[in-house]
Amino acid sequence: MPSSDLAAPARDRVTVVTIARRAGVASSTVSRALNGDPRISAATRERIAAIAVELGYMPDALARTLSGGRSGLIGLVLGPVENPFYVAMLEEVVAQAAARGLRPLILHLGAQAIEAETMRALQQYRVDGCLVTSARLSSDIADLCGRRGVPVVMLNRVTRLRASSVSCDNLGGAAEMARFLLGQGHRRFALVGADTASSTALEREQGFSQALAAAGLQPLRLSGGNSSWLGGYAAGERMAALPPAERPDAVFAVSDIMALGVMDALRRHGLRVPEDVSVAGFDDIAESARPTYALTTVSQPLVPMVRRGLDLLLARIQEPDLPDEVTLLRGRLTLRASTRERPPAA
Amino acid sequence: MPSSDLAAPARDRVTVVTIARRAGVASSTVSRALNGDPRISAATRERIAAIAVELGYMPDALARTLSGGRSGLIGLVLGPVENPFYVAMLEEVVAQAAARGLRPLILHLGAQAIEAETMRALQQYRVDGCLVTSARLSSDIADLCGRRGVPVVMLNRVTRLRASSVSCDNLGGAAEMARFLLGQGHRRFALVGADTASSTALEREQGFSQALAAAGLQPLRLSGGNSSWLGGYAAGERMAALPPAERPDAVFAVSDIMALGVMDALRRHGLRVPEDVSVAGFDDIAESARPTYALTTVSQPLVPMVRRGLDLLLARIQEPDLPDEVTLLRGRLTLRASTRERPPAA
DNA sequence: TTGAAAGCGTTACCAG
DNA sequence: CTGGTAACGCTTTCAA
Repeated sequence: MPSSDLAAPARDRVTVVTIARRAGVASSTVSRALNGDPRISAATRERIAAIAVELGYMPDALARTLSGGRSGLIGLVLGPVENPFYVAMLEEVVAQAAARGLRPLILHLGAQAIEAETMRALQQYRVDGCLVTSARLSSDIADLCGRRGVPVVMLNRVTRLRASSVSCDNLGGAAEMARFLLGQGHRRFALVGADTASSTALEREQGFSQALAAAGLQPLRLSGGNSSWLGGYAAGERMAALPPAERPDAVFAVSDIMALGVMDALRRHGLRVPEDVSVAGFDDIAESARPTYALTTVSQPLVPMVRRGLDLLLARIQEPDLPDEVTLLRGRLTLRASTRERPPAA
Repeated sequence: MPSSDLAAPARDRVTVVTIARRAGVASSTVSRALNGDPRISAATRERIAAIAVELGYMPDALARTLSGGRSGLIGLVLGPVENPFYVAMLEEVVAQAAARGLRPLILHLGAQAIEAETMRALQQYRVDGCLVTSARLSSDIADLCGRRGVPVVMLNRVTRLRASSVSCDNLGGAAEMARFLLGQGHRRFALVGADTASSTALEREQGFSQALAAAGLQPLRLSGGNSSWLGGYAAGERMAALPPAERPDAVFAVSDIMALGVMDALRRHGLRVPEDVSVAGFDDIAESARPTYALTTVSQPLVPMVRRGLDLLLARIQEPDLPDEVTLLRGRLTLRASTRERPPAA
């Protein structure tokens, strides 16, 4: 027989019923066998499993969900991805979620406001839980999820909202950076912040300036607009324009992406890093490790952060009444060539 | 009873049946009314609509799918996101998909191989279609989708696989860049390629060298490893190490991210861009527009590409028998400061 | 150890 | 115009 059915007739879906008929058992038996119900005899289990494989059976996640189970879908609400840190986070989330059998459904991505349509999707698809990385968008989502009993975990954000959160110890990390720079002999500091309402940026600013205050110092504050390379670049230009006597000998930007902008601006205006100015950041994005930047920074423990975030989320999916929980993970100082020791002032 | 049920008892789901009972009609009527079936009287339609709003009804996408409809889910298969171009593409896809009522389900993201688990998800969640941006991963997916009758569209890839595709006219764009550089008076060229099996890189290499060949010239070929900043940087270093007499006066890298690496390496080794060497790329990622790079490049028409991709996908979701289609969109030369005219050799 | 049947929330078909 | 009912594919009682 030719059997050249290349244009395969979209063969009908293989379901538990198909298998049940083939095996001469009830569909419920098939379901149980395939799900490892201990009550099914080893013999039937194996027979059914064999048929399932032979027929290329794939359980239907939707039907399974409808019948009372979990969807296996987690909603992702992501802020702007201009900052590579969030891209790295997304990558890590996708990898770890897959390893746990969860599928990430992108509900939102970008700086703009959340649309009503998005909020709808959250409910219509029965996401088991939500992972949120955006500060600005968090309240709407957290609100809705709270009402619908969908657990929410915020990554890289602390919040007073009804949600759990995992983030770096921003205060402590920034303070450690300040102390490190002080120890290197720097005395004139600039602090490049971001105007966003993000807890992250705020805490880092605080941590840094508090640690300086403890040494009786106060940084020159440069606002960098939103947390972006361009924001950092603008701040760097303003810094380069200062009269040499007023120029800081160390800058700390609240995010790496801004620190890179600062560095580029300084160099472009003839200042050397680190010879003339030390530059430091926070996050440890991949770009910071490039030889051309070699940025000293506070490394965020990305992998553990995501792991913890998923732990929290899964725990609340299984046990919806668990109280919200806030996790802080300590960052690690990563020293590179963008900072250098300053000899005591002549 | 105090009725202080702050811990709201996860109020039961509002379904068509809830509404039907409340309105004293059949659930099928509710369904029809809510879906704008013209047979329902305006009166009942409004009454039902009002109740739906009042109760905060949300249709269940899963049940709807199970009952024969589309899931509204499109599977995303993404390659490595180290290259910002793909991040921008993701952002655009998410935005445009949402505008069309589609939800992106991330099936895969990253350089590593596709896991069996991923292939399963594709089937289990009944994705209506798939968008693929990764060269290496495409064949498995396209294969499976083909068998399951799920339409696939490749973005930024051409392929002989069973799928439609949308990409930039890589050959033409690269050739145009070559002619532009020739017109500027460059005569000694370097071509930084990538070893990946990606059609994109290959076509750009071909387009560039063919156009040079037409002028009787041949570029110095520098392999840049995988298409990454580091790959470009390595190529740039090798180039900087050449004796001045052999040094090219123009470099074309097959992707912006590599071109930036090349530029950084050249500068780090004391060569000026564009004074000593012109550098050009392909893609026009956001970084290329930074004043520190100001890279001359071929801009990919990202927005139209994604629009076309979704058009193709939707068309095939509604009409599965449409033949595969390949779309090529022309890129546009974007001139910036990384290239400059060379006076005729003294 | 297994079968039968109900139910999840929608839509679609067939009557009326 | 509207109601009843089956069907989508699965899990889960309840019986046997």
